[in-house]
Amino acid sequence: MDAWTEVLQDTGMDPRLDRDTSNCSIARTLEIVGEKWTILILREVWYGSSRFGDFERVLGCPRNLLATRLRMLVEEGILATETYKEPGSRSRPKYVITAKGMDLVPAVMGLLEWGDRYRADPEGPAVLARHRECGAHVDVQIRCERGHAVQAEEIESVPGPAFRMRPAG
Amino acid sequence: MDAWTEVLQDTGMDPRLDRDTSNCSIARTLEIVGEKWTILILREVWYGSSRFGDFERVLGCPRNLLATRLRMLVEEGILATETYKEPGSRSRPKYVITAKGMDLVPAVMGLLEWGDRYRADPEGPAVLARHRECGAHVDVQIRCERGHAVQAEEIESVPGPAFRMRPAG
DNA sequence: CGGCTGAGTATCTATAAGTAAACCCAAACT
DNA sequence: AGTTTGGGTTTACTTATAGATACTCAGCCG
Repeated sequence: MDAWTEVLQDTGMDPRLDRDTSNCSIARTLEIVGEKWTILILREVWYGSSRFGDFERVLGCPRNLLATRLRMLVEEGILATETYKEPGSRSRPKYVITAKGMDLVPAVMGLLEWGDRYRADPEGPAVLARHRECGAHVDVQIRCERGHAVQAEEIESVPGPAFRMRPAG
Repeated sequence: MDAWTEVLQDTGMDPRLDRDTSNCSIARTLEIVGEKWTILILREVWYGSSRFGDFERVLGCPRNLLATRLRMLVEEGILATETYKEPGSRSRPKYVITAKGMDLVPAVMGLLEWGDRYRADPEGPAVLARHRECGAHVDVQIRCERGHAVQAEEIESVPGPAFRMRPAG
């Protein structure tokens, strides 16, 4: 019997199917970054864009959606606004990434690597990620606390402290 | 001068803003897993669900969307269909994950960890991931080829073999 | 034969996104 | 004073996606 099944073996419910999924961290992250354009905006921030016009030009995304997404990312603390001033122009806002935004890098690198592996052009990827200090290629890996590299098949998901069942009915 | 800038220093174009983003691996991955419900379906497959009714019950997602998503995931080779047979019932299809699907685990674990850090309930996460063999907690890390752990700030993105500029106009 | 079940389809409505264009604002420049 | 510029907002219209509900279909069972 696995860790899910032993949670509720006496009720008629199935913890896999009747658990409450509303506090799932994957779903909650997707509520923020799961809308169209959001991750692509962050990609451009990582690649060096910071201004409204930069995003519009490189993404080709509608201005109203871009404004909505940028406002949301700032409200969520993933981006922050600063000002910049070109000589001869007034101060204007720009968008910079926060530590909270940088913490999304592993997730997005996971998407990047999957696309590199399964959907790249014949020549290879359009962009390569490397370690600035040593120039070596970087990738995402799953590791356990003891430092072992872990294959996805070796991962076991178990109920955590906030695990709960769906209200019956 | 960085690797982006030296790509096209003589033209009037800016490689950051005028590059062709249509072969971006992040965007291409999102074309497949970026629609609502897709990643949540995969989550349930990892947690042990395999049948149409399982997904519907635990996700509460509309049946027509579920059917569309499952068909697409099978077409893309992320899931595969097998059959199961309950005693006294006819054979019915079930959905199992492929190696290509397992390769999405690092990306989704990245989303999970971000949600655990920034959007979890006060008690903690609803689900914990651990190494089946040793029971230790697992997480995603970025590493370079030489085995160094790499912080997101230490990553440099440079043009790859399929880098190209947008057709002018 | 008629009802039950799991796995879908079909249809309709509601919401979100895409497209295009006009408009606003403040500072700097002419 | 009038124009230009970057960074938006607003409006109007079209299309795509999401959601809710009803219906179908194939086999098993009595």
